[in-house]
Amino acid sequence: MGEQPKGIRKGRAERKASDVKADLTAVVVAVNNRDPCVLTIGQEDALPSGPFELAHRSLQSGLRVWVEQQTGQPLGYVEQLYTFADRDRIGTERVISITYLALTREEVATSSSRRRWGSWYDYFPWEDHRSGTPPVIGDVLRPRLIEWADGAADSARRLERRRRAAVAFGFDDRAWNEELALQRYELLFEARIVEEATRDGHSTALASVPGRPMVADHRRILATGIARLRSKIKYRPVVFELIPPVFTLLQLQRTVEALAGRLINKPNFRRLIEQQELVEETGETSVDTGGRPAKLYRFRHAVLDETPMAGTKLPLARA
Amino acid sequence: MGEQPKGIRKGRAERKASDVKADLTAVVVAVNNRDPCVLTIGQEDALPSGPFELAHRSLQSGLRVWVEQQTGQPLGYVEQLYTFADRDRIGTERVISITYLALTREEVATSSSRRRWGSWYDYFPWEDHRSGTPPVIGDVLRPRLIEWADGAADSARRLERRRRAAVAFGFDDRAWNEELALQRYELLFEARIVEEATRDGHSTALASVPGRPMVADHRRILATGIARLRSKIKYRPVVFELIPPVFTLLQLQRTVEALAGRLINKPNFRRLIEQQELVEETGETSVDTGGRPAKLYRFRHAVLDETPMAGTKLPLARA
DNA sequence: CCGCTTATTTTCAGCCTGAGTACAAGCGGA
DNA sequence: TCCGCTTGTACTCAGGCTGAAAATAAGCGG
Repeated sequence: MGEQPKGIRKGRAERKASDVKADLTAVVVAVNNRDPCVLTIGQEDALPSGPFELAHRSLQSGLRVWVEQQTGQPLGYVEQLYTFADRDRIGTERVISITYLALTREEVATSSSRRRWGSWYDYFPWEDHRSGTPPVIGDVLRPRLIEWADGAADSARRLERRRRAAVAFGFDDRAWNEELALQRYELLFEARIVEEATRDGHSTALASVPGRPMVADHRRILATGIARLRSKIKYRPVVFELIPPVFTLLQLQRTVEALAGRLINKPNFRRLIEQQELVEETGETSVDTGGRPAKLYRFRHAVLDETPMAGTKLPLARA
Repeated sequence: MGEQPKGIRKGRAERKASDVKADLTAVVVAVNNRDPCVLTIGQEDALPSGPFELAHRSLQSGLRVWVEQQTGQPLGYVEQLYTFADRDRIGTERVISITYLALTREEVATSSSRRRWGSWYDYFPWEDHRSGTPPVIGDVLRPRLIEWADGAADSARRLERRRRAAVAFGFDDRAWNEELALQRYELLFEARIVEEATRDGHSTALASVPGRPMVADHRRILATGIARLRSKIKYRPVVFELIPPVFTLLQLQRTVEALAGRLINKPNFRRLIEQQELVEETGETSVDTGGRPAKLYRFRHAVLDETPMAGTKLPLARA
C-alpha cells in the first residue's frame, strides 16, 4: 500500500491546514416490548460518540470502544451509515461525523448509569403508523407544511413544496412510505418545524414543535438510521439481531412492525418467513400469552451462507 | 447547534492527538459505446482525490472542486459511497478516505490531459458476463480459489472457504449475482489472488494476477462503486444520468447491461420501462442503425416527484 | 421482391402478493 | 361443562408481475 498517486497529496506543511477531527457516532437500536429504542447518554439526548484516535484499529473498533465505555453496552451487528461534515463550523475547526447503525438486544444495564433507552417515536411521533396515521400529522404537521409551502416566492415553488410534502407524508391519497423517515425529517427541518432548525438564533422558535429534539444534529443521524434499518429489514435478515435466540412468529412480526412503524398481515408474514426458510422450529411451545400456545422458532444461521441476498421483503399491509 | 453533549468531547489539547487527514475520493462513471468506464489520473491508475479543506463548503463540494481541477470533468449526480480508514498506517498519521460515486456523460476532454477513461472490466475482467461466463473465472480464479480453500487450517474452515467462493462466483450451480462485485474483490484479496494483496513485501507475488491493479486501495473503492451502482439501477432511475437526453430504448438497455455486466430480455425490459412511465416519446425516430428506425425517448423527470422509490428493477435474463 | 437487420407487440404460464376466511387450541368465567 | 375470548395456524383466491418465447412491423441493399 506504499504507493501514492502523484500530484494529489500536498506537502506536509500545507496539509496541516486540512486536518480535521473525526467523530464516531452510533445509533444503537434495540426493540423492547414492541417499541424500537435508541440508546442515549447525558442529560440532554445525545447519541454515544467519541473521537477517532490513533489507538483504534479501525473505525468500527473505535466506535465499539466508545459505546462500551460510555454505556456499557456491547455491540453486535454494526454497519456504517453516513459521513457528515457540514456542521460545527466554528472558527478553523472542522468536525467530520462518521456515523454507524448498531443492532443489539436490550440487556439490563450493568453499571453505567448515564445511559438511557428512548423510544424512536418520542423523537419522531409522526413515524408510528401502527395504529393508523398519528394525529400529529393532520393536526400540526400538515397545516404547518402548507403554511410553509405558501410562503414560497412564486407559484411554481409553492407547488413544488406542496408536492414534496405530499410525497413525504402521504398527503392527497398518496401511500405512506415508511422508508422516507430521513426525507421527512429534513423537510421539517427546512420548513423550520422542528426545534433544531431554529437554533441558529436568527429564526423565531415555533411553539410546541413536535417530537423530542436531540443534541446537535443527532436527531438527523437517528433519522438516517431509522430509514436505513426500515429499508434493510426488507432484504437482509437483520431483525434476528434484535430478538432473543428463541422466539415465536408473532414476536418476530411485532418486532418488524415496531421497526417499520406499520402493521403486517399475519398469515402472509408467516408464509413469507417460512417459504424463505429463515427459521426452524425448536420443537417447544411458548408459555402462555393468553391464547393457544405458539411454536418456538430459532433463526437458521445457514441462510446467511446460502444466498447473500435473502431477506424479509415485508408483506406490508396497506392503510 | 451550539450545545454539545457533556463528557463526550475531550479538551482542546487532548484532541490534538486525534487529528486526522480526510481525503475525498471519487469514482466517476460514464458509459461509452457499451462499456462502463471510470475516470483515472496519473501514470498509474488512480482515482481523482484530494484533501478535504477548510475552504470547502461541504464534503461534496470539496469533491467536485478536486475532480474538476484534476480532470476538467464536471460532475452531475453524486452520492456518498463509504468511509474507509484502515489503511495508510504510516507513523502517527491517519488518513480517512471519504469516497463518492459520481455519474456523468463522457464528454470529450477539454484540456486536462492527465485524465483517462478506463473500462471497468479492465480492472475486473471477471465481472463482465454479457457474453457468458468469462474464461478467466474457470481458467484462473476457480483453481486458485480452490487452492486457497484447501490451504485452510482444518476441514471446517476449508468447507467455509469453498462455500464463500461458490456463493460469490456462482460455482456449483449457484446463480451469478452481479451485485456481489465488492465481496468478490475482497475474497480475491484475502486469497491473495489480486496484486494489491501482495504489496506488503511479506508475501510472494503470484504470476499473472488477473485484472489491472490500481494505486493504494483504489481498486477496492472502485469495486464498492460498481456494487453500489449495480444495486441502485434496480430501484432508482439513475441510468439516465449516463445517457444523452434523447435515446432509443435499446440504447438505454445496452447501458443498463453494460453496468450490470449481464444481458436483459428485450421485450421485458421495454415493458418494465413503459409501465413505470419512466420515459416519453419525443415523436422522432433515430437515424438508422441497420434495421427498422427506433423511436426516440426522453426521461420523464416528473417521475422523480411522483414516487421517490420508482426504479428500474431490471428483468435480468437468467444464465 | 427477397433476405437481412433491428424494432415493437402479443401471448402465456408460473410465481408472488395482498386480502380474506376458516379452523385449532388454550384459558377463564358463567 | 359450555361459551366467549384470545392467540396460533391453515387454506383459498384473484390480480399483478415475471421470465420466456413467438409473432409482427419497418427499414436497407441487392
